[in-house]
This record gives sequence, structure tokens and C-alpha cells, in this order.
Amino acid sequence: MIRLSKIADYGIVMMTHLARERRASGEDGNQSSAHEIAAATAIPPAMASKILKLLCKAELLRSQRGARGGYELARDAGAIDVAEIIQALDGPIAITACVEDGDGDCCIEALCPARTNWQKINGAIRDALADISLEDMAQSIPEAFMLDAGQERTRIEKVVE
Amino acid sequence: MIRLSKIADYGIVMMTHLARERRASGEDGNQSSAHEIAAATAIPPAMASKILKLLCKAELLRSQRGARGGYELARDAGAIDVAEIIQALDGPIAITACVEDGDGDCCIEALCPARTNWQKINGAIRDALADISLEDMAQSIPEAFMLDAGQERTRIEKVVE
DNA sequence: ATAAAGAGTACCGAACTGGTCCCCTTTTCC
DNA sequence: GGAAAAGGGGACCAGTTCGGTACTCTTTAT
Repeated sequence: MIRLSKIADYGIVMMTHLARERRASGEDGNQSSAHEIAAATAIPPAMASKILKLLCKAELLRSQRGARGGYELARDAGAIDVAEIIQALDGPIAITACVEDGDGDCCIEALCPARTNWQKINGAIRDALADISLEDMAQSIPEAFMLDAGQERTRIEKVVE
Repeated sequence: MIRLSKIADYGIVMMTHLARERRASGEDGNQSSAHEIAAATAIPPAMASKILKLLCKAELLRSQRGARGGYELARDAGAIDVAEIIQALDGPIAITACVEDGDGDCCIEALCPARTNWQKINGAIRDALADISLEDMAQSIPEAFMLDAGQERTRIEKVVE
């Protein structure tokens, strides 16, 4: 099904939340704790924390440790795209194989005409994902949508076809 | 990592093999048994058989039962694209969610602006895959490449980035 | 000094995936 | 007509991955 992992899904939701937070209170400075973010997005706190750490290591978020610490976007929402988020959480965006960890390279790589097709495919996918900024994602999503009190968190993705 | 399942990978390899077979002996009529195909592509016979059945049900292959039966492409190689193959084996091509089997629909679907973004993304991915025909894939791949005698089957995909 | 918060890491259970097996039906060929 | 070849359709198993949790350590504000 070529599906996005839940980690990446959650990551995008949280980043989107932070983008909205920032916009609501002009520019940076005010951070949100993992707790707050988890509550606002209805993502299990421990999970949220784990993912936020990863996003931080990928330099998509800035963190502040200690009491009253928290997270905030490392850059402007318009300068962060979903491809980056997915890559930070799920690894390289590619309809994989070949790069089997370790040995790696395809012995007839140079000869393989299929290779260019796969590169084309992978490239197209990456481009599509790189074309959506966090700002686009954040645009006018009703807050009620992010936290669907009581029941399961509402999914924001929609299958096509 | 957004990876292709092995099923789909195998499927593409076998379809590519059949495309080459057909081209080698002008037009249809001559079928290959699951056994032959498995041997030629170095895919475990039982696996190959399972996948061929699926491809047949998806009407990408035509089958002939009974002794001297086998499989052949249902259409011309130029008229089959990788998107179809992947969809037949892995289900709808989409960076998923929402369609959780059963209940399914996103309660605020109509309001969700993110939805159009995901559709855009999914569409781009599908387009990229639909743009590669089996004929493209089959083009001049040396047969030695399909069966890498002795060792593991060589992977035809190549990661990008 | 204490409490709040992030950093890091180990761990568990459930689901999915790759892979195998078995039995049934169809068809050919002797 | 019967045996063998081949596909059709499942059930089933095992290993890996993934979602999720827990625990300990470091940092920092009050």
C-alpha cells in the first residue's frame, strides 16, 4: 500500500500544530512542552516525546531543556516541507531496495536501465512531498480537528483512488 | 522509508521478464509456466506462483490451466504500467490512512484543507508510477541480470538520496 | 534544593510480511 | 480413461518491524 508510518504521520501532525501555535502568537520565543503538544494533538505522550526528540535531532525543532522548557520550530513554517519531516522520521524517501544496509550496491548498477526509471519515480515522489510546506498544511485547519475530544484522533490523510 | 513490498518488487520483475519473453518471440500465444518464470527470475517458486495468481486476478496476466498451461501478459507491454502492477499487489497507491478498513471516513473530511495536499501528494506518486510502462522496464535489461546464478538475486531498484 | 522538562535508551507485544504447504480443478497426452 | 502437468484457492507459520511504554540521566528555572 506504500503507506506512511504512524511515526511520520504523528510527526506531521505535531509540526503542523506548532506551526499554528507560532502563527497565533507572532514569531518565536514561546515554546510548547511535549506534554502540551501531546495533549493538543491527542497523541500518546510517550510517543509524542520520542518523535519530538527525533525531530529535534534532525534540526527541524529547537528544544529548551529544564523547567519551562519545550519545543518550537527551528525555522519558519514556510521553510519546512513535509519531505523533510518524513525523511527525518522514516529515513530516505525512496521506493527502496538495493541499499540493503551494509553491502549496498547493485553489481550491474551501471548497466541497469531500470535504474533510471526508479530514480525518476523516487524523484517524483520526493518532489511531490517537498512541494508541500508546513505552512500549507497549517492553513486554516480548525483546532477542533486536531483534538477530537473523547474519541480517536481524527486522521488527516485521505486516500486517493 | 516508504518502501515497496517484496511482493510488488517480485511482481515487477516477473512481469518484466514476461515482457522480454514476448518480445523475443513475436506476439502472444506462447506461455510460460510459473515454474519457468520462477527459475528465470530466481524468485522462490511458491512465492512466484502466489504472485502470478494475483496478477492474473487483476487481469494483468492471462492464464491457461492444465498441462502445458502457463501465463502470458494480458496486454501489450507498452499498455501496462508499474502503477497497475503495484496496485494489483499492494493495494491502492497512497500515502495512506483514513481508509482504515471498515468504518473509514474522516469525520470532518469536507473541512479538511490538508486533504487536498495529501491528494496532491498521492496523485503525484501515482502519476510517476503510471508513467513507466513495462516496455520501458524491459528495455535491454541483460538476461544475466535477471538470474544472477549462485548468489542472491540482484536488486533492480536503486535508492535515491 | 527541588521540581519540571528534555535526552537517551532499552524493552515489550501485536501486527504485518515473506514464505510454505496442501488440496482441488482443469487440461493434455499417452 | 487415467496419469501427470499446471493453475486456483486457501490455510498456516515464523521472523521482522512497528507502535507504544518505561526508566534513568542531565539540564535549568524558581
